[in-house]
Amino acid sequence: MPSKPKPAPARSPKPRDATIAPRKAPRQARARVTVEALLDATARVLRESGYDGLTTNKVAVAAGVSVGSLYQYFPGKDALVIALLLRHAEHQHGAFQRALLHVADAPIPAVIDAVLEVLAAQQDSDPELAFILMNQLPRVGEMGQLIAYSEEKLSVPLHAFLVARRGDLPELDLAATTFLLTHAIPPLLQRMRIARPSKEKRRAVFQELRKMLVAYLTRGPART
Amino acid sequence: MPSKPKPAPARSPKPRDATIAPRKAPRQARARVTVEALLDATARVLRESGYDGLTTNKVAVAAGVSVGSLYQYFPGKDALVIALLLRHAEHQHGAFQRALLHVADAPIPAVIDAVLEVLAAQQDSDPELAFILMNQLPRVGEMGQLIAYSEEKLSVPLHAFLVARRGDLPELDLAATTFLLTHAIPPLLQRMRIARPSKEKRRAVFQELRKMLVAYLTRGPART
DNA sequence: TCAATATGTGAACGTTTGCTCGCATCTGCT
DNA sequence: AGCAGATGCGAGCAAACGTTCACATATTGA
Repeated sequence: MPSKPKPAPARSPKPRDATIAPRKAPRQARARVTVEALLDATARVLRESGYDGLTTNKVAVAAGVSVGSLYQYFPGKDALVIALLLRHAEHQHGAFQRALLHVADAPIPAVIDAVLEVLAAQQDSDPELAFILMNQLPRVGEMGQLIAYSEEKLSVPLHAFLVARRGDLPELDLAATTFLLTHAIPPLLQRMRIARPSKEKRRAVFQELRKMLVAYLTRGPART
Repeated sequence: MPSKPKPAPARSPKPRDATIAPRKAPRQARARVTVEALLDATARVLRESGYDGLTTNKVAVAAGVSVGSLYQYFPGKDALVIALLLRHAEHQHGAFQRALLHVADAPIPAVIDAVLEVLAAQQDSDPELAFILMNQLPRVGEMGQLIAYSEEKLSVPLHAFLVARRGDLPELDLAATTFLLTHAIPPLLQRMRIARPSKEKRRAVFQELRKMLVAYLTRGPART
């Protein structure tokens, strides 16, 4: 317990330029715990209050540490969000890539099933947070670029897969197909979780999505 | 010009509960002008600074009116945003519905072309604002529900169309198809505008999207 | 053992921002 | 013309927020 915290002058006005990079890395184990706690708390606060309701003090309290500690590792709230976003994206990206590798030689419909399953599972794991991270962050400045970058990462393994299986696909502009799939499907799944449809409707939508993808990605007679 | 603006006491603390409904309707013509100016200014500020950078004072200045006037018609910044969102949604919804009616009896691929064109044009008309309105607003509380509601509106005419043309479509769960299309395509188009791809890539993605929709919505041999 | 260093604390401050209120000005109506 | 109500004004307050700093405590390493 602090004995005499003494008034303290407090000088600085308001920089407000908010850098993004972590301030310093934790060296001791307890510091790593603190940093983890801060990220978890950030996630919790984001879920509960959205990006707008995120304040450094709230995060510190939620993490059970003091604001001072927070500022020791993160230069501001955006740095917290970015760190969380990167952690999240890393996870997603890894799982997706593994799933694709796992079905690298399976028939296309089986690939579609597998990939959809993985994506659905990801959405299920923490839908609110995922939604906030993907849709509620300000797309401006450094942060906007980072978000775009983290979204684009999904497209790398997908494009590689499509190129590798080109022979089993109809004639497609693979780059365009990659863009189409990576930018249409994740938002759809997000909305699905947010809308909280009944189990049946959920199943039905998945069914239709599967139909659509199979129709698109499977060789068939040319149509009008 | 006011003669003696007199210090003014200013009592109230900070309600901060921010209601959403407009405070009162303009009765005279100049008031309607003011309200319009406020909404336009809101759009401008949103485009320039994002939702986070939106402040009532900024909006008032941008609209060329005083904050006081703003608060006469809107109880807070969220009310401004909501009003703008509703105006926007109304627009989109109308254009979409008209487009569908216009091609009510055309062959499915022609319908797809027409609808895609309308959607693309909408995205083109004010991409930044559309993006902010759809993706950057806090999805919490009353506002979240309103956003969801305004998104859902697209699905009504689409579902009606699909039901009417059921005979020309493959076997589908039309409700699920509606959900699928209304929640996958608009976000895709939004990302497309944000990513600012080259003209060729843009065309290519549209081409692939069209292929996918035709393959999905057109009768064809059953596949795996 | 004990200094050097890493980590943790929280009160306080300067800004920003939402919002109101006492008035001034304008419009529509009779 | 003249008045009642509608509209417009904008300085200023209070709360909220980000951020810092002087200090306390824990850990490490020699």
